Amino acid sequence: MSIDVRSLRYFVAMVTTGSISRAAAELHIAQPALSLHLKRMEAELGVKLLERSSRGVVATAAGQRFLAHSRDVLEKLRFACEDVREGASEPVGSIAIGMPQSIGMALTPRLVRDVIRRWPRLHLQIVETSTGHVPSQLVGRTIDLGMTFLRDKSSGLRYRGLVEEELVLIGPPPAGRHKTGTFESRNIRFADLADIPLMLPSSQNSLRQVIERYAQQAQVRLNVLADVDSIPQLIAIAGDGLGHTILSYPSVVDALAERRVSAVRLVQPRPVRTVYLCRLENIPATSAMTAMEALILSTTQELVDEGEWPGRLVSPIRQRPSMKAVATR
Amino acid sequence: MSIDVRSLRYFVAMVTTGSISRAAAELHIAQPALSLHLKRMEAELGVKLLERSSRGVVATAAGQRFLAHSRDVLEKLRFACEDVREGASEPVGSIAIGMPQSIGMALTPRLVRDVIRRWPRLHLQIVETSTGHVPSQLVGRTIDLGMTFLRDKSSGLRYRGLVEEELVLIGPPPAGRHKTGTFESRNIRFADLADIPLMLPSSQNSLRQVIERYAQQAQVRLNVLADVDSIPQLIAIAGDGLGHTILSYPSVVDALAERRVSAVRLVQPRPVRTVYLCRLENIPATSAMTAMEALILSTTQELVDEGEWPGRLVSPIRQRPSMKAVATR
DNA sequence: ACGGGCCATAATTTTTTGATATGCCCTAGA
DNA sequence: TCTAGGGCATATCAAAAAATTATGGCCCGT
Repeated sequence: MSIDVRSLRYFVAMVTTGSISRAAAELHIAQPALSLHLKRMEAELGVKLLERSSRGVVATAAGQRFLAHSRDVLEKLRFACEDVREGASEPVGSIAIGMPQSIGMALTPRLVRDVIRRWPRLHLQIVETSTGHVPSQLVGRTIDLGMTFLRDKSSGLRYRGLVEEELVLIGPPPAGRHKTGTFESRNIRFADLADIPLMLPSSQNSLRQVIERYAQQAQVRLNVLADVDSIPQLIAIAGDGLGHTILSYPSVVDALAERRVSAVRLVQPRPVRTVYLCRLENIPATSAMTAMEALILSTTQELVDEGEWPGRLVSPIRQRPSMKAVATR
Repeated sequence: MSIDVRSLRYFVAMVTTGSISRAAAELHIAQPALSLHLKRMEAELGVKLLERSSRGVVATAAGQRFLAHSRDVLEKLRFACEDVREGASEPVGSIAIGMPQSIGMALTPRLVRDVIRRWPRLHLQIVETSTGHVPSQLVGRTIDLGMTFLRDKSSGLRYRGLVEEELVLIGPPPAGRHKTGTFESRNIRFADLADIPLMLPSSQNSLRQVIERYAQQAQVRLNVLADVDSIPQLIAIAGDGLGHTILSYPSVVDALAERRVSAVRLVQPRPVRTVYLCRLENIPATSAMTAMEALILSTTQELVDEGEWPGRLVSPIRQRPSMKAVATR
């Protein structure tokens, strides 16, 4: 039954060399063997794959298509073996992770440290990117894993919630002698934002999209004075009292501690943005991907537990022996 | 050398049945044969794939990963054969095409007609969708081909320009006795749009994005009174003299002919939006996809030549014997 | 017309794959 | 604890598949 990888390899060679004999020479086997393989495949498929002539062979339309498929299958198979072979346990190769600067600040150092320590043969590549680009970069295979703030449903991506970050209203620093790094005592209802002039990231930015979604939900029309696509600048602007802004709490803890700004908690609803770890579904995860996913999950938990990443863990990561599940034996 | 599809099949059976003997029974072969296959694969990969016990076998971590890869490869191979087998030429199976309503109006009837006539066994599925969703639907494999107006670079998609449609300024119908269906005699420079109150689709809409890009390029700040996400409503609004709007010329030819609106040509720059035919790259095109691509291309050319689709062909389709290249023999 | 390159077919050998028989180990149950 | 049964491993042998060698026919260019 069914066609064999060997036949595929042979077929590719026949097409690329444009001749059965030459392919035979290249493959170090006899020419009739190839003729037979070809014949069998054609019989199996019920299609003529190669047009024979006295000057060699050329692919028919079906043959051309089958060539593309063949290469695809061979590539997949090669990759499958490569991914599983080797030190049996140790993730190797390289893996690219797309992250926004804000998250990378906390996460990257630990990831790099742990990868170097545990999987020295894995090349880690951190791609600093806007979360908006993550889906297309995943699709384009520029990155293997990425962080986003929005789930784009029905897009062939698999999301895993990591952390919920609170969104807070940022304004000029407190006048009095507040404790640093805390919220103002009063809260503001989301609906009351209508009265407050805001500076926000532009609607390209997914933070803005999250905010707009809450605004819609609360039926508020936000009073946005200007679009500013830079978190540090937004903080500076808010600090100068030129307007308020809305940012995730982790983005402003430093500025808050240094009393450059003040923060007010928003309620009804209490807005959060969720950080998702994201990868292509439909393709089997490689060893490196599985390992990195687990590492990112556990590192996230560490950071949250230590208070380095002020947020709420989305799914309390079930404490399997963490890496052991990934590293065979 | 290298692992064989047969081994993959056997491996999948062993994992899914959780037992070599049971897999053997299921596959109608003897148990030792499977043991040997497994042994060879493990030797080849240098990894233990299955943990043997007196109660059967379970996949190791590496085995689980290899299982995913195996299924993937088998699936790809099955698909490859299916795509090429059969009547040798005739595209079969089903194919889904994502199209915005505006383009579908002209294109769909002919596509359906031609597909039924030439490839009766091909099931054509037209998915009416906003072009903004096309990329994610392609990635999610909801559709196989789609139309868009924007190339999202670096996203793993392959674009092919079809038609450039002119963007025109739409206003209330002409007072006098103009010839119907033509442009006003005067033109308007893009920069002068600043003075004209506009109704445009919201920035979700890719038409809006195209327009904004031109505005940015011409350094104009558009005076947008309202966002209206419906072409017919925009036409109605513009016709009532409540404001001008900018639409692609093909969207308004009917309204123009019926004198419900007037159109003014924009210049400096002369704005166009390009209609792209789009599919996933990285995966081999199936027979049906190649055939449909060719059909869409030639139908587009027909429509443009006949004036049914008022626009400029992007790449004058090189006139290979059209369908012949697709249908073997 | 002829020589050379190229593919197809046939007969034969080699390699691979599967089957049968059997042994070992682990576990469950008496 | 001893034993029976289920489950995997190994060895040997048989069958099937693949490759080789040998040969023939076709087409093209000289």
